[in-house]
Amino acid sequence: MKKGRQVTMKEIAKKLGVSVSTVSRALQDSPELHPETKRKIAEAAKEMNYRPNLLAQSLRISRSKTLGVIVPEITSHFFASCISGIQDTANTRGYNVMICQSNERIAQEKANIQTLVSSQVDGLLISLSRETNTFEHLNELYEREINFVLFDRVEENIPVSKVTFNDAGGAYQVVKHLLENGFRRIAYVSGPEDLYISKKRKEGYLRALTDFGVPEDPSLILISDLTLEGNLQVAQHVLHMDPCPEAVFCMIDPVAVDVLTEWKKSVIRVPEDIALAGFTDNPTAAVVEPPLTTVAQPGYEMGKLAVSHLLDQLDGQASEDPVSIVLDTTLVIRKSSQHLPSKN
Amino acid sequence: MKKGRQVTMKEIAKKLGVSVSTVSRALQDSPELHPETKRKIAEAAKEMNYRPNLLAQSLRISRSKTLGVIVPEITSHFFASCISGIQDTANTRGYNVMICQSNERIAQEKANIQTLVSSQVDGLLISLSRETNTFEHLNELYEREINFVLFDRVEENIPVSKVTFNDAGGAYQVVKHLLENGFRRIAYVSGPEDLYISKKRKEGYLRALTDFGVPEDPSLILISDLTLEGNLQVAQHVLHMDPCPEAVFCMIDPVAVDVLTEWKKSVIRVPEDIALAGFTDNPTAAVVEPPLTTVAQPGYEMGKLAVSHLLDQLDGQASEDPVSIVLDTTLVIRKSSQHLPSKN
DNA sequence: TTCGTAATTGCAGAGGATTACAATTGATAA
DNA sequence: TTATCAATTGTAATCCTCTGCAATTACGAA
Repeated sequence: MKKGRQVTMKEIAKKLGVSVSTVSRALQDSPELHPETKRKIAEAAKEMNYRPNLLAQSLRISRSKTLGVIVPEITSHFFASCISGIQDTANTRGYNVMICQSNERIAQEKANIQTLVSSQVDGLLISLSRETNTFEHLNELYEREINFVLFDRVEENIPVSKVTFNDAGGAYQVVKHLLENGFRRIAYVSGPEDLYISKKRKEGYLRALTDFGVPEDPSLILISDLTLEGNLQVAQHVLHMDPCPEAVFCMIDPVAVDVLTEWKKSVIRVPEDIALAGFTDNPTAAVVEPPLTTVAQPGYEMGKLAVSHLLDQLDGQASEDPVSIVLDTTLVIRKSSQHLPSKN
Repeated sequence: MKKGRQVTMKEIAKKLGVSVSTVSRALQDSPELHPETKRKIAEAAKEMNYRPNLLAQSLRISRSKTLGVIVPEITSHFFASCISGIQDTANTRGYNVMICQSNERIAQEKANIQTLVSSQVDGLLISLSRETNTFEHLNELYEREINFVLFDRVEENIPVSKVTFNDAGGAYQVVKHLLENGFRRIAYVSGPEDLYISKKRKEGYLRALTDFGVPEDPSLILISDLTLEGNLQVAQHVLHMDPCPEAVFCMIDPVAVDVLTEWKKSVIRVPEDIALAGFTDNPTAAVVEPPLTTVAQPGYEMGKLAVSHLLDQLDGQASEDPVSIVLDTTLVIRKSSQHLPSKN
C-alpha cells in the first residue's frame, strides 16, 4: 500500500481551466460566482472525489475546529461516558476531538497539553490527574489565553469555567439515606486527601452527620490510595475495628466493590452485618451481590455540558467570565444499604 | 479570554536578526549551522516559549503524525482498553490519535472515516460497527491507498491487515470446559448472525460439541439483538425451554449478566440449576454473583498490536502484504460454571 | 595577492486553502 | 459613442514551516 495522493483544488482548477480561487469560492458556494461555474466545479469535485485538506484550511483560517480532551484514564466507565458526550456534541457542532489520557500522572498531563496546543486545538477540556497538585501548567494555559474548561476533577483557584457534580450534595444524600435507615456509626473511606472529590464528598458526609446530630469520629474516616491493595487494607481494617461501623460509605464505587469482595471471604455480610454505599454508579455497582447503593453522576451529560460551554465560549456566545456549572447527582438505593434483619 | 497568539519562527528570526530558514534549521539541530547560532536560537525559542505549529509542519511534510481510530463505542470497557493500548503505543512512537465512535451505526462510521481522512491522518484503525454489512467505504479507502488496519470487528474480504482474537478458539475453550464439567445440553446465545464474532464463536461452539460427540441441536442456538430487552427475552425463553439446557454460553458478557440478573428473579439458580458462561471478561463478570466464567481477551494488547503493525506499515518496516494477527484468549473459570451439587 | 573550498546563512518556492483587491467583461445609461 | 457599473473571475498575499539552491564569508594554499 503506497501513500495515496489526495485531490486538491489545484487539480480541479486545472481540469476546468479556472483559477484555484474560483474553485475555492465555488466550493464555499460563494454568491458572487456564476451559478453555472459553481455547478461545473461542484460536479468535477464530486467526480474527482475531492476532500478538503483540513490541515491547510486550519492553517489558513487559524482555527482547527478541533478540541483537545484530557482525562485521567479512558478505561474508567465514567470518563468514557464523558468522552462520549463530548464527542457527540462536538461532532454535531462541527468539531473534532483529540483525546488523551494522563494515566493519572501530572507529567503525562503536561505532555498532553503541550501536544494538543501544538496541534492547534481551538480549546481544551481537562479533568485533572490524581497526581496533579501544582497548577503552573494550567496557569500558563490561562496566560497564553488558550480556552479551556475543567470538568469533574477541577482546581478551584484557576479562573476558568468548570463543570462539576455537586459532590458534597451527593455524599450528603447517601449519608443522609444511611442515617435515615438508622445507621449511626458510619465510616467514610476517602481517597488521597488532596483530591478534589475526596474533600468535597467528605464535606457532604460531615454535614449529614452534623444535621443528624451524630458527632464526628476521626477513627471512622479511612483513607485508601485507591489501588486494589489499598482498598483491601481498608476492608481488613474495618473488619478489625472495635466497635465495627454499622455502615461504610466509600468515595467511589470501585473501592466499595473491592471492599465487598474482600468481606465476602469473611463472615461479615452486607447489608445484614454492615451496610455499604459507593459513589459514581459504575456498571459494576448494579450487578454485585448485593447490589450497591450509590450516587449516580451522569458522565455523558457532564461531557455534553462541558463541551457546549467551551464551544459557546469559542463562538463568543458565552460570557468572558468563568462560570461554574454544578450538576446534580441522583441517589440510587439498592440492597447494600437496606438493613433487612432489623427492618423486616 | 481572547484568542492567544502563538510565537512563530518568524518572530524568533526577527528578534535575532536572522532568517526564518536559519531558525528552522536551528530548531532541527541541523549540522550545517554554526553552533553558536543554534545556541542563541534555542535560547530565544525557549525564552519566548516557542511551540512548533504542528498543522504547518504536517502540511509541509505531508505527514500529520496523527492516527485515526474508529470504535463502535467508547464506553465499552473492551474498546476503551483497546484505545488505551493504541494511545500509549502511538504516543511513545511520536503519534497522536484522534478517536471517533460510530455508535454502532454504519452512517456514522462512514462520516468518521471522511472526517479523519480530511484531517489527513496518516493511518486508520477501525473496528466495525454492528450495522456494517456493506463495505464500499472500506474498499474505497483501500483504493485510495490509505493505510488502515481492522481490529476485533473485522471483515475478512478486505485485503488489509487485521488483528483479531481467536474467537472460535476462545469459544471452543469455554464450551470444552463446560463439556468436561459434564454438561451436555449446552445452549449458545448469539448476537446478530452477520456479526463477525457471532459467526466465529458459533464455529468454536459447534466444533467443541462435535469433538465431544454431542449432536448439534438447532433449538439450542438462540439469538439476541444484544439490547437489554433482547437479552431478557432470551433469559425468559431459556426458562421455558423443555428440557431446559444444562448450560448456557453467551456470546458476550453483558448478555450473560442480563440473563443472570433475570434468572435471579426466578427460582433458577446458577450454577446449581444451570451453568452460565460469557465471553470478554468485562469488569462486571468478576463481581456478579456467582462470578462469571468467561473468556478473557486483552483489549490493551490488541490495541497495542494493531497500532504497532499500522505504524510499522507506515514506516515501511512491515511487509506490503496484509497480515492477519490472531491473539489468543484465556479461559477464566469462575463459579458460574462449577456444577457444585453433582460434583461435590 | 588570488583562487578554491568549506562553512554559514539567506532566498524563494512549496504544501493546500482563503480572501482582499485588481482586472476583465458585458451591458446599461447618458 | 463612451462613461459607468455590476457581475464574474483572476492575481497575489497569507497562514507557518521546510528545504534545495544560491550567495556570502572566511580561510588556507599556491
